[in-house]
Amino acid sequence: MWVINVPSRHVDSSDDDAFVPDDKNPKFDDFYWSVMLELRNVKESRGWVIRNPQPRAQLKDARRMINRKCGNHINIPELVTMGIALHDDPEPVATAQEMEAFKICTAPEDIEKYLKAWGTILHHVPFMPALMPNLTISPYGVVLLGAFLDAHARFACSDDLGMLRYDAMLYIEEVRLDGTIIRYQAGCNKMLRGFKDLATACLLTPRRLRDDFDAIAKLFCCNVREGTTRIKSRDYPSFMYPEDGYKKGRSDYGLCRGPFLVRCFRHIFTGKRNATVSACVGLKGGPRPVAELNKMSEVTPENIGYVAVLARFILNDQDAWHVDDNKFNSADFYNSLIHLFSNAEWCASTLKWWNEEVFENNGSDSDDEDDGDNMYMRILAQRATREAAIEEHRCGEEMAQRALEDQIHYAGENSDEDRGDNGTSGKEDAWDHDSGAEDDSDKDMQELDYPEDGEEERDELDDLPEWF
DNA sequence: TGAGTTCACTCACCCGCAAG
DNA sequence: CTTGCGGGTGAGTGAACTCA
Repeated sequence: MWVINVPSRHVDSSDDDAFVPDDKNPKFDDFYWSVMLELRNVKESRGWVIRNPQPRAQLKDARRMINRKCGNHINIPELVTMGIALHDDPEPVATAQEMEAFKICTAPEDIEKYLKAWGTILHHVPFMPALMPNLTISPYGVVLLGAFLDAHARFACSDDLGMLRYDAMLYIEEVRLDGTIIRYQAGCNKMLRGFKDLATACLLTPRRLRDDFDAIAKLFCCNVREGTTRIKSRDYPSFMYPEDGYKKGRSDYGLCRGPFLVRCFRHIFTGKRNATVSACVGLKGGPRPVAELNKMSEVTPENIGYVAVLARFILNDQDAWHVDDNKFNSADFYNSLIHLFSNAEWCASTLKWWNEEVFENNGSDSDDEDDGDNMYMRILAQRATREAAIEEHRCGEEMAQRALEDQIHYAGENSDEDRGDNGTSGKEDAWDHDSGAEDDSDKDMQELDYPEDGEEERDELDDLPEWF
């Protein structure tokens, strides 16, 4: 049993850094004082200098960015516990797997995800390493820190969802089907979205099933509502693709480049006013948006995954947020999407496109900028490709085993549709793509390039020596 | 004409409340 | 207790305005 020794709130007023009560934040006053005193204790005992902004603000900022940078399925108290326990551990993954406390999170990729999230906290809270000696011997401090950070998760989630809830509906484009025009009509009533509204249904329909939707949209919606047509977490919806940017034999072509997704991304990261126009156009006052505040200059797969999960929730008719609503598991959706980025070529192509779309960061503004066409870059790219191929091969058997388990799991619900064009729905697709499986669809995929900039890389792959 | 001030706009952040 | 909603607040920014 822990002996919780709550520190006294008395602060010597003679101290230059005496704490000031936060009258505007009474609800978290206990957290505030306790965390501040924890910081103070460390500061006093080790002479650590805490620079502006104040620790409280740094911690809150860090927490708000965890979701945006690492996805919205992080258990914060668990993250804090793990981060502190594994801090400075030379082999954190192995250690975590051996620890009883982390039994529920033993997969290396899960542990690495948490360690990455912890890295985000360390990045935003420079004084955090100085807390480690204290926190490693203070269970109370760990619980407090976790609770404090977790409390602000509600605000972050609520704000981002609230921002998109109505404004995102303005980003839905009209779709013409055989002369009829589909427009968003559900208005402000979220309960009427999803497959009750043709416009949101069009965006939510798995891209591989769009032909069915386009044929008789109302019947398709009816089938989804009645459960005749099932939509799974790894069936990437149409809003993830450009309207005319999908190739049946190459399901990752155009994936993550849907205009609705981009606008939602811009809305959250570069501000509402930049959602439909390029950043820096027509700026008129206002504070800096999230991307600027956090010095984001590049889009990451986690950013895209985070927005994709939010966008999907905004479009559906769910009244409340659930990670798993028995129909759609957002964590599975997110994780499968992030896993697709493990393909180095597709990842580079997609992120380059995103960086140009969001930050106009195409590296061509200056003559000094490297356009990537040099031996150094080629060697790096070739090495990365080889390492990725080796890694994917190593993972192949493990993934195949998982795919088999999934197949068994979905045995009762997977119908004939999955045996056909199911390019976007299962992890076996992504993994087969990466590992070079020998079915026809993958051969097609290897023969096609990604939008815009895949040509050169493909030629280089063709030129690889036999030992590769 | 240029410096200083005011205003409008935008956004991040926070919290009370209601519903489940 | 959790979650979403709506409103309030404070702050940063650029444009418009005022005045010496």
